[in-house]
Amino acid sequence: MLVNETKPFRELCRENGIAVTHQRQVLYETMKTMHGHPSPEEVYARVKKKVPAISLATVYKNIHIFVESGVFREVSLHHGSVRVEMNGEPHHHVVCSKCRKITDIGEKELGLGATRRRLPDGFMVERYAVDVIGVCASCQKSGR
Amino acid sequence: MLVNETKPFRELCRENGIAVTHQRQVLYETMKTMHGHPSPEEVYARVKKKVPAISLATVYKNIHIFVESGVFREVSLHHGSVRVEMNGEPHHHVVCSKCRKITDIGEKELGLGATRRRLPDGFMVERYAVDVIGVCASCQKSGR
DNA sequence: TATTGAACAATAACTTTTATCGTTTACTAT
DNA sequence: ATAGTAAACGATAAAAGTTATTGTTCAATA
Repeated sequence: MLVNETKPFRELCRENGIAVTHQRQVLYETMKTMHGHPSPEEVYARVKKKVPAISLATVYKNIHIFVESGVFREVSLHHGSVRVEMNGEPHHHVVCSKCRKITDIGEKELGLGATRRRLPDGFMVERYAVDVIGVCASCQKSGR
Repeated sequence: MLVNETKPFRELCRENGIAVTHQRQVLYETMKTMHGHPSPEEVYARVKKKVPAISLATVYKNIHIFVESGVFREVSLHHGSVRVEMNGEPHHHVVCSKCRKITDIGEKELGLGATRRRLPDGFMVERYAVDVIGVCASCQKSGR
């Protein structure tokens, strides 16, 4: 039955305390069918076919809402401006999911197991970069 | 001797086939003294104290040149626009350092060793995100 | 069904980065 | 040392990505 198909989304909205709107629903369903790692613009282009009057700002706002409520995830916490690496030693990064602060952690300190094993099809592996993602002490205190 | 202090930089430029300019040298030396993960704007602000007439475009262009020649490294290949994760399964990413294409690789396929061990000071770890960085098959062919 | 706050579309503003262009500077070969 | 040439520079416009603003419409609740 068609009525049932919209049920999970209604629940999702209820759980997160957000309104069930047509735009939001189409956006959600569209994104669920997209593969890979689409940008907001790509999502916008796709959704526009179903809701031609939708605004790009609406796409951005709802992507934020979805990410905040954990429905979708960002591929990386590093997007934004370029950052240059000053630490020449082999190391990885500890990234706070709240404030996005990046701290270095040495390769040895991380204690990364034997990872350098399997190569994806035809891909020439140069190195591994590990992000340890979580909440930094400061953000834990401030309860953000 | 002061003369010698500039020698390594001259060599560096020669190796990379780029001209030795005052701006470029100050930029390089300034960046070497900076800690953390500065943005181009931050580098610009710092360099401006020594070369007030420098242009932000020059900073950007030289950061690119330094990154391309491997003098410095980018903290992440993910900067730029937001990307949304459509794959709900636990997985990591294979990233091409040339075209920046992102492909998923399953947690099991990656064969990540026992990593979940040490917590950095007060940091609450939520998850690990691993980037396998290298050159994809397509970029190897095109020789970029 | 009326009320009220949330969400919407349109668009301006802002941030980050790149491109353009005329001028200056560094490199190479005289 | 100097002239010619290509690279680099500064200034600034433009592009790309994102957020903020504002007036209007719509969904949730009573």
